[in-house]
Amino acid sequence: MRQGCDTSFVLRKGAWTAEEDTLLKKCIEKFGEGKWHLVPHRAGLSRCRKSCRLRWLNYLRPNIKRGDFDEDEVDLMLRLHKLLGNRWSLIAGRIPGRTANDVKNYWNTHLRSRVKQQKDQLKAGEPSQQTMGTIVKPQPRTISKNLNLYRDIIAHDNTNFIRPSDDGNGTNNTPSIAPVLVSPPTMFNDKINEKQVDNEVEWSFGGLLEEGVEAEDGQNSLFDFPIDNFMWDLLDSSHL
DNA sequence: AAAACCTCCAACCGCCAAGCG
DNA sequence: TCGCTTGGCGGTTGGAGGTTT
Repeated sequence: MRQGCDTSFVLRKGAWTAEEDTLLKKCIEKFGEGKWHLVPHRAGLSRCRKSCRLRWLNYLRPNIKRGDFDEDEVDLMLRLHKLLGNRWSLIAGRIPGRTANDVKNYWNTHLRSRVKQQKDQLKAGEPSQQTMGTIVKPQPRTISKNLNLYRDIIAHDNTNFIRPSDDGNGTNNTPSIAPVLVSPPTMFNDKINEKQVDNEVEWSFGGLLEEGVEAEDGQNSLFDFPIDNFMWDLLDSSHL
């Protein structure tokens, strides 16, 4: 079985040149993403499929946000990591414009030591700010599919985020926070039980606890996650 | 000025799961 | 059911650039 890159002929490794980037970009623009095994041949590149895919996903793809993470992004990353552990692709899927590699690198270089320090403090009996978040109790929620808030959900890879919708009169129908997470139905997309009744759709949470998935800090709680507060506030403020 | 050390991030590696014949 | 291919993921590494001595 061939698992890694095919080494039966000479493949280029290391840093990508501008010329290679151009070739890859043109290829993806022409044929679309996917079928990565065909990409090196189509693009005329001496790179393996994985290398092409990674280069596209981490660097060439449109809408990739570069530069420092801002405070909100870091905060969100910390919360998501607390919940999901090292599932970088899931975390990145919740931070628009950031790739899993970006998130992983940022975590490893900036946050890992910080979090470790906080844990040590916690063990020593000093409550850190990070652990003072409000525990959100699980509540079944019913959200109308007619809700304007969901009207403009756009797909961004695995990320669903919304942008302000326009009613045609130039009026913004959504709260003035955009792009914004609409994570309740999507964040744990395989863990959410969705029940549709007429135009209402009811989500209930459940999978994580039963399946024994633990937050990295060992707290087996899906709801120790203040971002939900924010999301529910957002939904409540949209005149349900 | 230059050597040593450190930081950061792009890229690679190996593994796993899904899909398919 | 089995074996192979492919896509995708997280962990790790190499090296460029920056900082310190």
